[in-house]
Amino acid sequence: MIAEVVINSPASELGRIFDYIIPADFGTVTIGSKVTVPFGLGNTVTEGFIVNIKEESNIKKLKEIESLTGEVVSKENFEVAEFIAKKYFCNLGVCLDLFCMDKVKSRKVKEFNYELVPDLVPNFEQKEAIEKFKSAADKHIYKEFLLHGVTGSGKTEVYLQTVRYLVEQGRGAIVLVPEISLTPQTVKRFVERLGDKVAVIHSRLTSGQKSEEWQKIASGKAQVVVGARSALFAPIKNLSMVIIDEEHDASYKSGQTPLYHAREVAEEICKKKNAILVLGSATPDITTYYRAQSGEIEKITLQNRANQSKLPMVDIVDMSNELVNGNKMIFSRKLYSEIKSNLQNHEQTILFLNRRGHSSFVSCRNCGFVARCKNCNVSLTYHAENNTLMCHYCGMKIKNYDICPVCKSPYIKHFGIGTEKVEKFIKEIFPTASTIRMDLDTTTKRESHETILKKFLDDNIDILIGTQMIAKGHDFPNVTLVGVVAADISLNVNDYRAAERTFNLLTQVAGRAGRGEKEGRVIIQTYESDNYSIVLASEQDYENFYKQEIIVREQLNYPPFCDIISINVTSFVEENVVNSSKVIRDMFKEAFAGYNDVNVLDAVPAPLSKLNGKYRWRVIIKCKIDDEINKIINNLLKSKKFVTIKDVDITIDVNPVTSN
DNA sequence: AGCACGCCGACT
DNA sequence: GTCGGCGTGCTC
Repeated sequence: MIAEVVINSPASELGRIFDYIIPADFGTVTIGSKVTVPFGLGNTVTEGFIVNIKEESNIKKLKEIESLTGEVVSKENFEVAEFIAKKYFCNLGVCLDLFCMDKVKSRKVKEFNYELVPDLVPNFEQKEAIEKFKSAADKHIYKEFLLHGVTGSGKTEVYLQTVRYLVEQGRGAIVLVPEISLTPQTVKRFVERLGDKVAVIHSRLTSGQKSEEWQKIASGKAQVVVGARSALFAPIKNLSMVIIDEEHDASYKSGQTPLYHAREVAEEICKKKNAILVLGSATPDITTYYRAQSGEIEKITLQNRANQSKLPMVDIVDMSNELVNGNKMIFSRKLYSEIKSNLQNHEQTILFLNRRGHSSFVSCRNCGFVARCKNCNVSLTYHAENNTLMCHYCGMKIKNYDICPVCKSPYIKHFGIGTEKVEKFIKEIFPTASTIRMDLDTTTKRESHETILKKFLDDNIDILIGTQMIAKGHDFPNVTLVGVVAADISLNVNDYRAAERTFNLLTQVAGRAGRGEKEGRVIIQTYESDNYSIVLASEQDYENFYKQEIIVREQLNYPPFCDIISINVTSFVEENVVNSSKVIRDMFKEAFAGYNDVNVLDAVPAPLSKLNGKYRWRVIIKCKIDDEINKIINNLLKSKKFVTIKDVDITIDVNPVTSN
């Protein structure tokens, strides 16, 4: 017998089908089986999947399948893989592989051992939400919900009680949380309530641990999986519900081929398996909310904080007024005095600044020289800790300049603030205050997120200084003050989602204050004190933010009113990227001639025009993608005429989440 | 993405 | 003469 095999490779040239002989001693072999095959002139052992079985082949020289790996993608999952391959313009092999155990090599992680604990009593709103989910799941049909709940409204409790109900009936659930909030604390809440019915999948598991969890799920012993994006593909039996917590989070978009979005794939999976999909967020994705408004998704709102604690008081401070009044500090007089009173009252403070390092750029006051990365088109960030200038994109480090490398002037100035500088300032102004910093530098070098957060909590550290990784989900009852040092950073980015991101981030950070008995205060420092995303975040007013933002999106024709297809072209040779992206642009333009609603934009350099030594250009197509448009693109990509200039890499990203 | 084949320069 | 640079083209 002959098997049609797709190779597990993202290379578009290998997206074809290859015929192989099924050795007679393999017995019955099913479609969806993962195999290894000898491939290419060197007979490299390569992974692939059987996609069809037939009697004969017109290929003369056939090789034999080397082995069956034992993994088989079910028919339903096979169809989901086909959906992903089609939607995100990538090879079927890599999509099928999503449903298989990957071989992760990572450091060890400690086991979780928790005592089981008796459900909390839900409040009225929570109870209503739980009942709605239960009755929808009982109907065994696909339905999608948006659980829109303010920070601290107890969404997790709603998930837990619904999942528990399903588990008691022998049904299964998948719970996705953002990469960053997959901490032992999050896991603990699920394990405490559901015991060994829960499997946990995250990136720090060793391959052995991961296969153990996978086995627990496949055998039906674990009925629930909690994990990041990839847990969506776990072999949960009797799947009744998928929960995507913090559904607006960017980590739900995969960073490698296939560039899928977990929300969109979850929809397909739930449709196939007649399961319900629950999207939870305090600050839903604009597109999700739009769909809820149109009635496509049922919206359930939690307006109150679960433990009765009040939402914090938020003040916006315009920093240009501070300057006018002679205050050159990075802290406004208001924030300064609030930090001071918090220190006196032994209450904790969080200072948020979404930029790590000390100074974001370094230049010579004499000749104007700016320190730039030689591999990437960005300026270097000064890190005082090790006296280096560092590229935040490729990681390149050089020693800090004492004198200007061009004109030898000693007047080198460091501009812009990062978390390192904030910590240094605090130590100068409040020498007795204890501080701890949490950003990429401190979490990769010294300690994990958990260690830092635990220290902050247990040792009652006065001030936590951090980047966006402090914004999510953590519960610190003694934090009564949150200071946003510079709210404009995420606003001044050339991206149509800048306002949405700023609103989300500020709302989430503000939500860290006043979760305990004492009331919380938030101070937002900005130079754009009347910007709607800042003002409305300070009022925790999602509804009105959405109303404003949706108008802008419609006027400028951005999602949800259209999709964005980004064709990214990179090469070490600048000329090749420029020429190739122009050729590609013309090919798409031709393919869509006569389609007035499809807008193929001119080839342009990417905002980050050089990264790791590679030049980056792109072609953006704006249109509402339907089956016909999808087919045209897929056909063009597969056709012989889709030729590009040598030495260029091309990737296609449907609705990218990063604008770089 | 690999890997081998093949056609030119540099070296023993 | 032949070793090896990488440009080109194929993978059942």
